[in-house]
Amino acid sequence: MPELPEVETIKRGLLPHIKNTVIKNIIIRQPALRWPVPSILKTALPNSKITDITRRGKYLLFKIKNTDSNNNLLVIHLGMSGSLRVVDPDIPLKKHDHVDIILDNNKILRYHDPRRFGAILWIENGSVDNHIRFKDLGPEPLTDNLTGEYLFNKAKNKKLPIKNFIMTNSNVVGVGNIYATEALFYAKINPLKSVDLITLKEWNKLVLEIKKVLEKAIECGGTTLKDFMHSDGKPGYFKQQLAAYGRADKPCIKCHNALSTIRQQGRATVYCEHCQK
DNA sequence: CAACCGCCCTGGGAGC
DNA sequence: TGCTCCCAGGGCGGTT
Repeated sequence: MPELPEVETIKRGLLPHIKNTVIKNIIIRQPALRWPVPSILKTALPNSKITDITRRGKYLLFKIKNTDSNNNLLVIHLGMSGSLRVVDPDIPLKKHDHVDIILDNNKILRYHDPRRFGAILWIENGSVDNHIRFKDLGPEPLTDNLTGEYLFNKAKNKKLPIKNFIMTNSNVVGVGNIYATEALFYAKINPLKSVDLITLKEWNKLVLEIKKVLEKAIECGGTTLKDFMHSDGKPGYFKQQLAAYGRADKPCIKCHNALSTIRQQGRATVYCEHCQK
């Protein structure tokens, strides 16, 4: 399940294989992802050049340049189980290989997604900022736009558990269940605590821990879970470093009491009742 | 409006 | 061995 560090890792892994290649063709075998894969891609993409890949939250943005317009974006979200691989043409298709983007360097950018929670979007001659999927997104966590003060102000007069708050995209992007769980553990904040009770000092600490845990995961090449592989097929190495996520009933690494599990908005939350207040 | 909840989807693991 | 049930969970859309 790619979260922000995995998406960033995929972006970095893809760039050297993809940048400045020309798309020869696109094959859409299964258009039914979260939203239908736009069929216009079949005419829009061929003979266009991929000039760059950037990221907004968990969305990968492929800059596409053709003769008519310089500002097209191919947007790919990997959802829960999506992956992108750069493969040779003789690599046999696997089940759930839904889309192939055939490049002029004799490689294929292959989209694979068993659960089909991912999405492929097309933004023609425009930027992401005004797009319906992007205009309400909160700041990027690894930039100076995310500060404790920003979250403190954003949370004023709201009443909801802090974990739900930091996992909401309009507050801050890219903090999914794994890293929300980890950051709250390191910040020693109880995931159930309502945001209106969090002090500015606690917000500052939490923001610091969010940035630290995301940066560390990127350094490690993303967390390896069932569905995540690097774009070159090698797994990441972060999972063994998780302190709370996936460690229900195991001893807290700080106080050695057993970690607790609860469910919040249908997601598992693991935390230490002793350390997280 | 804020907050909440159900739903989309498939594979894998547990239990019987 | 095969069946059923549950879980993974981001993000949307409907309801309270």
